[in-house]
Amino acid sequence: MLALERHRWLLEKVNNQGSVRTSQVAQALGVTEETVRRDFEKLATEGMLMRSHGGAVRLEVHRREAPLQERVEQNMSGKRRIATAALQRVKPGQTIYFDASTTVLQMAELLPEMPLTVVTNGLQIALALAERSEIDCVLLGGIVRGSSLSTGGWAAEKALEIYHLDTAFLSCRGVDPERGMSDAAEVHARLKNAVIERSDEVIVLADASKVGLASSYFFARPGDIDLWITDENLAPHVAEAVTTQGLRVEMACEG
Amino acid sequence: MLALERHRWLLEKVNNQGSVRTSQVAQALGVTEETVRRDFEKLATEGMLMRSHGGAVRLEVHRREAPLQERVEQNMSGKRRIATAALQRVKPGQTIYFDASTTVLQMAELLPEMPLTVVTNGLQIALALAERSEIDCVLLGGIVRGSSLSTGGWAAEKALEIYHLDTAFLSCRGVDPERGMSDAAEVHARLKNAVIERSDEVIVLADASKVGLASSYFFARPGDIDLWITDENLAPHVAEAVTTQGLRVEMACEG
DNA sequence: TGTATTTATGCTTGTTTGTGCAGAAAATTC
DNA sequence: GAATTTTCTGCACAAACAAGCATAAATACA
Repeated sequence: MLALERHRWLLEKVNNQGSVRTSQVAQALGVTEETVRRDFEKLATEGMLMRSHGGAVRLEVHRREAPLQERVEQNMSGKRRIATAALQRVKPGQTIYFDASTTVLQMAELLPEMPLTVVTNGLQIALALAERSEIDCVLLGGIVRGSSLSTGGWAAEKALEIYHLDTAFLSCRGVDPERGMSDAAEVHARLKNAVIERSDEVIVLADASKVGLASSYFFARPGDIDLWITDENLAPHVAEAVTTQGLRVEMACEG
Repeated sequence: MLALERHRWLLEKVNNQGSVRTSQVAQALGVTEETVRRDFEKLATEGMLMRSHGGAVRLEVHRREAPLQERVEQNMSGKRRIATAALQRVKPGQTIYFDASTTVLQMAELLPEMPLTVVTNGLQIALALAERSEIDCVLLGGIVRGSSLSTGGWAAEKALEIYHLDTAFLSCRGVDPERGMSDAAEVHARLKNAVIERSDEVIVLADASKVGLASSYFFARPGDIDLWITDENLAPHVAEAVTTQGLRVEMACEG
């Protein structure tokens, strides 16, 4: 396994489950702990994770203090632009789906007041929308996943059956021009798949850094998605490639 | 669990509920009190919290001003005593139900680490339990109610059908010695009723101030409940009255 | 193509860190 | 003021780490 692969695997793991231990990773990847430590060190200096004695933990974006300055900056660097662009697709009276991800959470927080029914599997999204008077928020039940603060599993898929969705806003872990969108966990992928089946329109929100990454579980081919909203860093040849696969691309630019 | 994770967990907890006790944390995280104390010390020198004999308290700056938060804080000691007493009824391996209320939320936060399946309709309870490694948390889906941050409605009742519950921990708005337990909203009352039907044991948590209050919707007669845990302010004649109705009463006292 | 150099990894050694235990000291409670 | 709880202190031990060195693969270069 190549170093870069290892780094990606590692980041994926740590972001997924919050923390990893050096020994655990070493065993899982079949390398020594020294190597893992060096990987940790590198990723830590790059600001991709945080070291701790015995392993590494993911960065806490959930900072309690100083939400203003820091968040605004972080948001402006892509996710917020994507979220803002996606908001244009929401029309009053619709029933829409929000999946559990930071980008979509942005969307929920920026959502203007209008009559809407929002179906979601994200606890934080539900919390963000709970107090909105004009918005009916429906949370899909199921097993709660701590890493993403979302629900999933059979119960969630089952609960979805009674809804018809006008538009679904989804995120993903990886975008591959040929194979489509993938996610790290089976439960997530399955639920997204079920959502796509019940939606008139499916919009994927994913910044350009997701391109080329392929997680374990593919939930949609490019043709299954109606629109992919990304940022201006998307390489032209990738845009072209997915377009020929029947997937429209929109780049969210400044302003 | 890595040290840094522990620190984060700890800060979250202390900022959330104002204070934590060393012994609680040690039990909840499965480490000794020495370790917790060292964590406290470290965080205190970093200016993240303030030490106190027996535990740690949050800095005043961290106060958040949500109306729900205030409700959480009011009558804290009484609620916490009730919650602590109720915790004695939880045994490893059980499937239990937590309804959405501040008293039960206390319980969830104080819950020691043990293998459990927790079914709930409370978003905050799900959030509190999401990161616990030994606890499987199942959130009932449905329409999200902003006032109580809970789910309810047909979907929630339907979702409940596949579970069998060993013990249900419920709260209520009003306790009437003759007519039983009542709640202010129909959806809540209906769900509680459904929970009672599927539980081997039903325990109600309600401080003495609830006595005499009668909200619009009754969900249980005194005989439907196995145990009512309340505080020491309960008038003796009330205790006697409900006992003759077949409802056992436990008063949670200091310690 | 052959050699030199860089890079990545593993191994060994000694060091540091984190954690638990036990007993003494301090604080709190009744 | 005695009893209980909490904290402090020193110590022990295992886990994790850092540093240096060796090796092999990849890369660069003549």
